Parts: sequence; structure tokens; C-alpha cells
Amino acid sequence: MIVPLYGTIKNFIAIIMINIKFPDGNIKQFESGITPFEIAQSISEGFARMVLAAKFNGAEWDISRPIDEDGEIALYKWEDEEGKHAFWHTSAHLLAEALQELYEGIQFGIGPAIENGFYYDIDPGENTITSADFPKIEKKMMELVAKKEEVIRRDISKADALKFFGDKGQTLKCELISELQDGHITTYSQGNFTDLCKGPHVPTTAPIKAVKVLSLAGAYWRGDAERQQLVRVYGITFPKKKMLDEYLTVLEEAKKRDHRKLGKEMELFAFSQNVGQGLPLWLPKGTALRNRLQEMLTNIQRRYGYLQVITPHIGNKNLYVTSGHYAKYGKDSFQPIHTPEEGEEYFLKPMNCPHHCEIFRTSPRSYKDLPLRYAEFGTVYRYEQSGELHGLTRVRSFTQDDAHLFCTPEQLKQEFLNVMDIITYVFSKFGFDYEAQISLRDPEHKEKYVGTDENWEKAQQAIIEACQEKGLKAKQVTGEAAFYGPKLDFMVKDAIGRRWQLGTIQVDYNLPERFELEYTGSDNQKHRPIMIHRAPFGSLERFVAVLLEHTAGHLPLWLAPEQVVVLPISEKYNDYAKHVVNELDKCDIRAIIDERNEKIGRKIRDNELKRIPYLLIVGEKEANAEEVSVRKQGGGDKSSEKITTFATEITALVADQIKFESN
RNA sequence: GCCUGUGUAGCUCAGAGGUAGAGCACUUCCUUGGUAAGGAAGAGGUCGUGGGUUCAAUUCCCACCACCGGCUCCA
Repeated sequence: MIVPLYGTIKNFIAIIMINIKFPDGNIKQFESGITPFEIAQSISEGFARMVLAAKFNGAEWDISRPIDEDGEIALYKWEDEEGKHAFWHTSAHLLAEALQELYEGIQFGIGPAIENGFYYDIDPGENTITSADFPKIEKKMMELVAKKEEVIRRDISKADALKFFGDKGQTLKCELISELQDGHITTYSQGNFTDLCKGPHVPTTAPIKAVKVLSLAGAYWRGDAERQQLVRVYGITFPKKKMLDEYLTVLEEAKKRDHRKLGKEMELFAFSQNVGQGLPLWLPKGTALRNRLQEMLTNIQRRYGYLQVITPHIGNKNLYVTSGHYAKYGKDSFQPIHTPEEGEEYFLKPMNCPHHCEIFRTSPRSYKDLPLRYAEFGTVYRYEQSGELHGLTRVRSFTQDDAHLFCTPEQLKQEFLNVMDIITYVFSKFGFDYEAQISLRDPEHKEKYVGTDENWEKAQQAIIEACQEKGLKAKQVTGEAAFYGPKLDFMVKDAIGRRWQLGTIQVDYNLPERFELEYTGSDNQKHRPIMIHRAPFGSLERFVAVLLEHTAGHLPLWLAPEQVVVLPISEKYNDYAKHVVNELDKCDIRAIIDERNEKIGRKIRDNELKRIPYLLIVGEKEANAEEVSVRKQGGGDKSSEKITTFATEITALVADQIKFESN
């Protein structure tokens, strides 16, 4: 719509009005050329002050960038991902600006916002940057912030961009530009720093009130291990100083929940250089914990018709040639064990599936036998690159709570749904927040996978439909599939926000093909079964790691290696304490005594810190009355009870916790 | 595997070219106590491993090993 204004012929001025639709469906008219910031102002000044980023017709948009057509707008504050993203993206540029000022001749790679903060990849040239330089960099960033520099967006032609960055010797940027389409290239500048960037950014660096350079790391240029390695500088910024302090406190707290630290403190597991890196030693308490987890899952799986099997830790090379794993991973595995006489080659078992296929083959199968569900807590060995190893989350020997389901095409969906039920049950039991991810094949690189297009299509479709049916929100990620089939993965975060894959379900048409598995159908014809690989925990190692971080070591009663500690008021009551432990032992309650010659206050403190769920204080009063004084870990409620009453209560609590109701 | 960084007592850490220190834990003794640290004494370390420089190396240099944070990878 065009509204003429003071229509002199010489100086025709027209104001073009545009319609802007808000997320709530409201439509308002504004003059063309209005910026999202001004639109926010039209709502309220206070709101406008908080707006950091916008989306216009689905495209990310600077709040200072004019709009000249009808469309839908969304405005984002700090509380929104998009708002933080713009704030941190601008902060990445600020970091780069500071680095440019401080270091002669450095080259810039890319510098995006990430989940918590941002980074910039640089080639430092002749300079060396160490963590000792962080305060200097932070100081420079704050100096630049004080200039309240405006962030300016410019369109630039490809040729001009190549010349501009080429003149500055920014060959990495030139490489990026050369792959961009002319007419769609923009730069953002603040102060003396100009970056190739598609935005969006906050209008000035002024709102950045607190900066922290967090760490340095090596990172391959464009994620390619064949190419040069850059220095990645990580940082985070906040609009308020207090928010930075809070963030740093959270980080500190998270470190206390690190499963490696807790595993040591709680005497659950250990590593030894003599045994070898990535090879965890499960200590008695850790083993007890692990066994309990296995027991829980075994019970659930029995209800779902799983059959427990056991297979050897090594397998003939031919087994893996048949499965295709040899061709794919043979070179990157622990190398084969050779027999001294016959010259045979055996591999340490890197997965259980081929063994389970062989179990399937041990006798002719009828459709009436299916589904067959073989489960095994199978310990496998994988050569992980040394730099990859990480506590219990990434190891070279681990135990999968594995199972392989062989079924008919008609049964596939129901079996898949049942597995989803088991996994979601397990995760909810432990209160894990998970993200589901459908891992699909990369259609651009089919050579990385085995199997026919048709089978891949079927398998991927089956997973997508199963998620829809269950109403499970799952992100689809191409290129993340296993080489033999697509997966539905369940990811859980650790204490500092790293995502780890725990549960997984994989549909596989290929292994049955390779192992020539078959069953006789009702039509008396041979048919090929479909295989489902699945593991709710993923591995006991990784699950325990995430469980520790999630609970900060405060394991639920049924899992706690020690459920009760008895604290005698003085050594005179040690015998009574032993009596209490014996009584509890009769009810399968795991109890220990603190017999040290210490005051009760001291014993309470030390045992509170050991995260044992119940502390029982016993002295003269209790000994005379066959009672215990109960103190719940964490300074909870206290009461005096008969030993038998306490034992009954604990038994009931545990029974309730391990109860499984299938739906 | 690659890039930073780190490696000293069981744990957390300090230290310096002249063969090592604290706190906690541990042992013994005193104390025998009522809901988050009682007191004293003692023991404990080839300073990650192997070379080199030096009159002298745990300290400086080199290599290796392990670990941390990332990258790449993850059946």
C-alpha cells in the first residue's frame, strides 16, 4: 500500500506501509524500513531494551536491520536461545577483534556461538597463545566494549570480498568465500574488525558486561583431520557480571559431580597404567552396583520374553569377515590374536551381534519361534584412539546390555515399540532427561554403508513411524547411522553438558542377509528375519558414569553399595552395633559400622559425606530398648525405632524401588 | 591419532639447580562422648618413566608414558 504525502512533483515522497505479523497472530502496520528494534519499541521501551535478535519470515535477522516487506516477525531476548546466540556470536567477533589487536598476523577461521558461549578458530602464525594470556585478552575485550562500537552489516560482492580478505592475508576466509554464492555474501564490522558473516548480531557490543576466556584447544580446519590444526579459543560473555559469577559457580559445582572423581571417592572403579589405558577395574562396591543394575534389567527383559545367552570374548576372524565388521573396522581394531600352531586369527570381540546370529543358526527356525530375543551382558573390546578415552564414558573394554531380536517383518514394529518402552522406562526410573535422535544414513556417501537402498529405506521408515506412534520427539540426523543400519539413539547429558549416547535401538536387514539367517514361514517357504540391536543402558560403564553425575553420587537406596551405617556413641556400644548389623543382614540390608574411636559428631560428619542413605546412632538408650536412632543422609528427619521396624521399612522401600510394572 | 596443559605422600596441593613440605586420610596413645571436624605422637614420597646438560637434577633440555580440555573418530 502506498500513501502519498505532500505530493510535490519535484520531490515525491512516499511512505510505504508494511504488515508485520506477530507470533500471537496479531498484525500491525509499520513504515517500510522499520527495524525489529523499533518494532519492539512500539510494544514497550523496556521490552526493546531486552531484545537481542529477531527472525523475519523464518530468516535470522539483526534487530537493527530494516524490513521493507510484509512478513512475520519473532523477537528474542536473552532468555531465548536465539537471543543468546546473537549475543555470543557478536562476542565471538569481539574476541576476534581483541585477538587482532593483540597478535600480529593471525588468521581467522570460523567463530560461532555454541550452547554455552562461543569460540573462534585462529591460526596464530608466529604468535603463541597460552592460558596465561587470558586476562590480557579479556582486558582487551572489555576495552573494546567500552568504545560501544556499532556492529554494521554490509552486502559485498564475491570479488570484493575475495579482494578485501585477500589483501588482509586471510586465506582461510578466502577459502570460505570461494564456496559462497555471489549476491549472498555479507560482512559485519565493528571498530577495526570486519568478518565474513551471515549474522545475526546485536547492534553494538555495549551490552556485553562480563567476559571470560575459558580454554584453548586444537581444532582441525573445517573439521578435517587431514587439514591444518587451528587454535580454538573458547569464551563466554554475559549481559550482567553476576550472571558470569553464577555460571562459573555452576561449572565448579559440576566438577564436583564428575564421575571420575566420584568413582574414586566412592571406591567404585579405578584405572591402572599397568593394566592399560581405557581398561576400567571395577572395585567391589562398583561391581555390586553394576550387578544390581544388571539384575534390574534382566528382570524387566525376562518379562518381555528375552532369553539370556553367553558368548566368548574372542571370535574367529571369519566371523567378522562374514558380518562385514572386518572390512569396516579390521584395521582400526585391536589386532588379531594368532594361534601358535594352526596360524588362525582371532579378534577380541568388538560386538556381540555376529555371535548372536550364530546362535540363531544353531537350529532351523519356524515363524512360530519368532520373535527370538537373545540378551547378553557382553563385554566387548574396541581400540579407541588414545585421545578419545574419557573416564568410564569412553573406554576400550566395556559391557553392553546387549540384545538382538530376530523377528518377521510383521512383528518388527511391535518389537521396536516394546524396546522403546523398556528404554523409556529405564530412563524415567533414574529420572534422566534424554534427547532422542534418529540417526540416518548419509545419502551422499552410500559407500560408507552396507545393504540395499530398499532395506535402508524400510528400516529408516520403520524407526520414524515408531517414534510418531509413541509421540516421541526425535531429531533426525543424517550421517549418524551405523554402517549396517539406522538407529534411534537416546542421548543424556553429563555434569558439564556433554552429550553421551546411552540407549540405542537399531534396525538391521543386513546382518541376517550376510549370515543367511532364515526361518520357515506359514507358507512353508524360507524367509529372512529382521534383526533389532538394542541396549537401554548402552554400556554399563557409560550408564554408571552418567548415573553418578546425575545423582552427584547420591545413589537411590536400592543401588547404594552401603545402605546403612551404624554409629556407636562410644566404643562401649560396638557390640550392640554389631548386633544391629546382624539383624539388618538377615533382611538383606547392606550395613556397616563406624567403629572408630571418635566422637559421635565426628562420625556423623564423616559418614554424611560418604553419601550412605541412613545413619543409625546407637548408645545406651538404644541398646536397652533394642532400638536405633535413625538419621537420614542429608540431615533429614530423625526418629527412634525398633531395629525390626526400621528393617521392615527399608525392605519395603527397596521393594517399591525395584518393582517393575510393565505397561 | 592431532593441538594446549598437567604429572611431588592414599587424596587435595605448595615448593626450589645443593637429594622435599602442608592439610586431610592412616597407625598408636589419651579421651568414652548423644546428631556435621576432641587432643597428642608417629609412620608414609626412587618428586610419572628413560636419556642428556651439570661438580650436583625432582627442578633445565629431549624422548616416551599417563591424565585434563578440545578436535577427529565412535561397530
